[in-house]
Amino acid sequence: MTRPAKRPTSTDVARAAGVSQTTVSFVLNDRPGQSISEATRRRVLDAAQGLGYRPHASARTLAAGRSDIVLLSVPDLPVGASINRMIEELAVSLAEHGLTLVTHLVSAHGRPLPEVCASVDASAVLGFEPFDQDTVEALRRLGVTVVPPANVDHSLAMRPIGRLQADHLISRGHQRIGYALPEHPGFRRMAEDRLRGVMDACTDLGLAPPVVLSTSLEIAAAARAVTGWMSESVTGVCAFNDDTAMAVLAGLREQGLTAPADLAVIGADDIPTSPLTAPPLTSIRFDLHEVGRRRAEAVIAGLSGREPHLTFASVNPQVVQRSST
Amino acid sequence: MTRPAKRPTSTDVARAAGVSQTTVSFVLNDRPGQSISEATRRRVLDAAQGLGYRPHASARTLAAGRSDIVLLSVPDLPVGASINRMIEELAVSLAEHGLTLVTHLVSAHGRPLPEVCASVDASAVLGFEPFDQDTVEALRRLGVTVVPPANVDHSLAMRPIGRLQADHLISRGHQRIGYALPEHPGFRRMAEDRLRGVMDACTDLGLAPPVVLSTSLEIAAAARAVTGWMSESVTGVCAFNDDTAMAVLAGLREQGLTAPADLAVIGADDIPTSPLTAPPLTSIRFDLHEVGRRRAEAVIAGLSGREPHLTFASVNPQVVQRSST
DNA sequence: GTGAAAGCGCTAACAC
DNA sequence: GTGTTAGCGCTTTCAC
Repeated sequence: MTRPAKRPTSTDVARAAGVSQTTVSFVLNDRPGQSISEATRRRVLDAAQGLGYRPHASARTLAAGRSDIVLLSVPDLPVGASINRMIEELAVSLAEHGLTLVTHLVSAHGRPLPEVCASVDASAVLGFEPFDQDTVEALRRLGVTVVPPANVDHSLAMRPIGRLQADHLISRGHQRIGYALPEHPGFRRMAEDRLRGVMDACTDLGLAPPVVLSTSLEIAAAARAVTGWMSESVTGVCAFNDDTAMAVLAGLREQGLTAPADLAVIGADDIPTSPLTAPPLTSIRFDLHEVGRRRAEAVIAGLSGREPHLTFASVNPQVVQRSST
Repeated sequence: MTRPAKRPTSTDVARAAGVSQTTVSFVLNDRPGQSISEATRRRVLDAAQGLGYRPHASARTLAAGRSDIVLLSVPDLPVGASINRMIEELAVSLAEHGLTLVTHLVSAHGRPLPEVCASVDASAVLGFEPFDQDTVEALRRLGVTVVPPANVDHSLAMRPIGRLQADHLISRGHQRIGYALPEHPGFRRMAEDRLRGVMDACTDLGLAPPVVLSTSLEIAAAARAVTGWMSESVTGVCAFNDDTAMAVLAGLREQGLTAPADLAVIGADDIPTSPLTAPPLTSIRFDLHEVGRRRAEAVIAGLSGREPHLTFASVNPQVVQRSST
């Protein structure tokens, strides 16, 4: 346990540098349109450095009228490492604009989002899925900028993933495609976005729409789905993600069947354990870097009152071919 | 995009309720030792409600001298869902004390922790592993309470997991135990904690110490480790976690061997996909609820200047028997 | 029982 | 070029 210590204030710095506190503020914030002599500048910077001065965030926020905190509300889902890439990119991009990203895990017993925003004095919030209307309203009243989420760009970013899954299967000769939808309600929206991609592919290539079956991660459930696809003469299935694909693989095994001979299976996300399944799982790899960067831009735009450019962020999806297809 | 709106202040509430702003503060904070008539109380509460009033966090922090923000620094590791359980519990426990938990992902290009703490004006920080001395020092100067981390209770919580893995293998007749250490440096510390548990078991039961081999998630690396164990006549291996165990299973398969006949394998964490491997993976399930609660207590203690009670948090580990052992 | 007044540490007009 | 001054919205001591 380490104890609090007394913190130097901007006035302390001013005293140490022999200038007024205002000057300190100007120098430290690099305020444009001010003319501070290089000498003064240095003295202030040195004094600050020497005292180990850090501006007091709350005081600054109070005075300036806006904080530099951006809150990201993350769903309590077993989201993979790729999400972390996006968060990282988002944090870095925001930091370049002087903003600090913190995340908050939404949980069943947790406090409502507006309350959390108020507690941290966030000036902007974003999430992975759209917030409901009441929440948005409450946030607006708090003066928080709500950055439009998933449905605008994340969603669009998901679709090419499904598209690529289907294209891959079709290019390998499969004519009757299945889709494995996860049962977990939290994945609903994302899954539908990806599914749309495979539907598009089927339509464009003149195939019948995919046979959509939902499954949990229980072997029995997956085995049932497998039976369903077989009876519809499906020969290749796109799974929402690699976890779901693993369930399908297990379901096949349970029935004494095997991939890709009896049913080809392709996952998505390319999680670290995908190469370890039996047979190794073909998957889609992509990166959310750009999505993070775009969302950061949207935050900046929102904060300065502009409408963000809703350009489409590419996730550069690509097939990682292994032996399950 | 939603725009900021004007926020009601405590003075607005005072005006609406026809009392002084001081009274509003007293009522809203339920200040002990004050005698506010029930009537006034109600009027204030109603007015606040009616205006949709929310105290301004920064102003409160500035005036009170301490914020109610607790920052959790989380490592950029593919940590599983069980970590989320702990975070959730931590957040809820802290909320009961009026504290708000936010997390920050530490990334390679990210800002240093003290800077982030300063930006959010955290009054306490915690992490999963001990912070280095410089960081602690910087944090102290900021007046942030540093809650002692992992090494104190998380570490102790990890050990029984390894213990149970070994006990399980030994109880099933294995006399020569192996340990699969992950190569990822971020897991080092936790892995060593778990390993200690298996060493204890071997010592206590009069066996030779485990044959420790490290492996990545590459099949080739895992296959090499398998060869290593076989050559040392190891018959059962405890893997650091389920991911690592999956690699070992794949390594076995690669060599045309199988679990548990040639080598029994037990994982840890019981991730959702563990039942889906071939053969289904025996694992250790536990819950970090109590760890979260304990850490919350440590935060409260630290914030009030007391040394925390370093009681041992049980994670109730238990074996989930499947066919890999 | 309730209110007046003095800050908390900082920003930003506006003087000099 | 640099300093004076007035708050930002809240807590808290002390007087009524």
